[in-house]
Amino acid sequence: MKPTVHDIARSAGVSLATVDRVLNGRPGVRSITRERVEEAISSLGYVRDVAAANLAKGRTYSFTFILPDNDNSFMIGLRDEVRLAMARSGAERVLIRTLTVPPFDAEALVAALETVLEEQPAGIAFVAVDAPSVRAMTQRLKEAGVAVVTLVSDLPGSARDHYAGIDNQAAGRTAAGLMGRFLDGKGGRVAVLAGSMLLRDHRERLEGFLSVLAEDYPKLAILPVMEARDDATLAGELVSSALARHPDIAGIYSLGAGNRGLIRALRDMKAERRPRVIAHELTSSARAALSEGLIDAVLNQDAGHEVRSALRVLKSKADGLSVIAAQERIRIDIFLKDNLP
Amino acid sequence: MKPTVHDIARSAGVSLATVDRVLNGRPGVRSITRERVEEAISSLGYVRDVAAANLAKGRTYSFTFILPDNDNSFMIGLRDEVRLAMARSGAERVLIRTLTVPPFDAEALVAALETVLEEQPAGIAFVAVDAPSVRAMTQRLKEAGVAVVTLVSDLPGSARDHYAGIDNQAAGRTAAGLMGRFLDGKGGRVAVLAGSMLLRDHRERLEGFLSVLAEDYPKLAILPVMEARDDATLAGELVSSALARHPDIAGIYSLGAGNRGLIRALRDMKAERRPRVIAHELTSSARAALSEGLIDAVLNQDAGHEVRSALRVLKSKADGLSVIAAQERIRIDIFLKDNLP
DNA sequence: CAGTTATTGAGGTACGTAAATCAGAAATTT
DNA sequence: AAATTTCTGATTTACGTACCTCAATAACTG
Repeated sequence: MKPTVHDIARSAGVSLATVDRVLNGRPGVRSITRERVEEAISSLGYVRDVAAANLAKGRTYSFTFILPDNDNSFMIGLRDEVRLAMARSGAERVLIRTLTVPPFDAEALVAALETVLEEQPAGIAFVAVDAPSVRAMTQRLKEAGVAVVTLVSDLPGSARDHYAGIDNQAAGRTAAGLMGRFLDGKGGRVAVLAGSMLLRDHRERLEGFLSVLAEDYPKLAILPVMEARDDATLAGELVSSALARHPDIAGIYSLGAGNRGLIRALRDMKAERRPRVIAHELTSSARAALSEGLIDAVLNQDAGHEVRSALRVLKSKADGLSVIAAQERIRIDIFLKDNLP
Repeated sequence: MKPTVHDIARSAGVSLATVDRVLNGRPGVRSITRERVEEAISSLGYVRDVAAANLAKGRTYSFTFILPDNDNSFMIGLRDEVRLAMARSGAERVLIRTLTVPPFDAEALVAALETVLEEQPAGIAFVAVDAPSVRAMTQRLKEAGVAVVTLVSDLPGSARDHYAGIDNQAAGRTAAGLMGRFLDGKGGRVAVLAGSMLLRDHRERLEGFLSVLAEDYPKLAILPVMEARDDATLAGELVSSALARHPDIAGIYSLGAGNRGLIRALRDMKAERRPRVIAHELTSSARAALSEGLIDAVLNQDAGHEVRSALRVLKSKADGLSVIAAQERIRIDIFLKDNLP
């Protein structure tokens, strides 16, 4: 049977209280005794029963999610997933609070983090805005002993414990790999539709896309990037006019939100003239366009997985446990109309 | 605070013992009283603290994994993942046993299940062989109250609680969708390399592949399926001779194991004559071929995810809880050289 | 060596639930 | 109405760990 603290006490020839002192790093144990206990622990292969420990502690993990109040489908979906997680969290001893902040606003985010810090939660997950002030705040959170996970958008070089999101550069490269193979032997121009170059994830996707295209598919000409600020109407106009100006557009990579406008523009074209289209995020409109054949491939990040992964990591970090790296890697899903879930 | 059994007892005006009887379906409670208790449960929003319950029960989940002793990379990897899960399982109260059986052998599998049944484990996961005897055995397992999950290969129409594996037909369709787009405008022949048509997953992949190709890409001619029995040497020979006979082969879909032979054959060709290649399972050789550009895309099922998902489901079923469907859907990963993990 | 401090032991209570016993009350049958 | 059966309450122990107190011993200090 699994060894318990009692077994350790017996094996080390000490009392339960001493084992407890060692296990929980409490003072009042000679180093010789401590070593004896630790030896017993490792030789018996003792692992603390986390469930029982938490029961005894009466602990409830309190976590806070800070989410931007963007109104695109992806962020709405993300907030929904957090809400679902909250509903489920009652069963375990987890208490989740959420806070929404204006998007792309570093100062608002810092202010929110400040507020949250005062409540001393066990952990925080937030969609990072890439700014020095946010990095500094993250440092302070860590110093206060709070577990920190960035969600969807990372904060490289900061003190965060973990990033629950996809590798956006790899996503861009993958889009290029697909696009290159789709257009292989045909040539033509490739248009790129982005949200905003101020967003780190958009920049990274673009970077990955351009680098692979330049290196592996030099025959494809790339048009200047269109920035549609994740706005469907603007996106539609930009795409339409680009298609009118350049009849030889063979491929479009839409790396941001606002795909509804793009889809509208595509639907207006004659079917045989339509370019190959790769987009991001499997929203309901993207899904419809995929089935319809307007979009060829959608790269997706599963918001549900991201939220659950963030929670698992927060819990592990709060318990001081290690995480299963392979399990927490958020994958880039590639959907064709043939493998829609 | 979270309500406990004590709160329910007080609120319903009954004793703790009665609450316990209701909660655990024990006899000896009048239906009127039972209703009162249930009302208190739902009005207080009581949820059983599973951790405390398991602690009290002193329960250790015992699960058995039955795995074929195939020696291809995927099965080796699967067995490794089960071993990893066993190593981690000590921390929770889970005891995992494994059993290996000869592959593709329904009777051996049934015999193994029979043995396992006598040990009365809480749950069983096994790689199914599609046979009526296995279906019947599954029925008996369920009747004995054992949670049953099929792993990697399903047993449709059986009594199993869950299937932890990919949708192989969708995988075949996806391969066809990619292949069709890769070869769009070029035409040519497409060769299919399979392991054995006796394997349900291979049949399903082929079916999906052929149906999409026929429907969406009628210009592509499909060569008769080559069966290499998942043997690398044979696969290499088959591919080489097919390429020699048909110089216009533009695409190859390898839907089984034994990719090393295929890769060897590809490496022997002049680079500019190489066809587009889509294969299954991201083994180390497939990964190398992907980076090298010999293979264009690899469809993969993550054995680690499958094992962890199977375990989660077994545990939930053993506890009589529901599972998060979205979390347990095993996805078809698509890897290009650009998004290798 | 007495006095002080640092260790250690012994024991208890608590967390929320399970499971058991036994006595008593209520309902049902005879 | 008595006997029997069915239901319910009260109480206890247990699971594995955390955390507390008090007493006892060991190790240092002056």
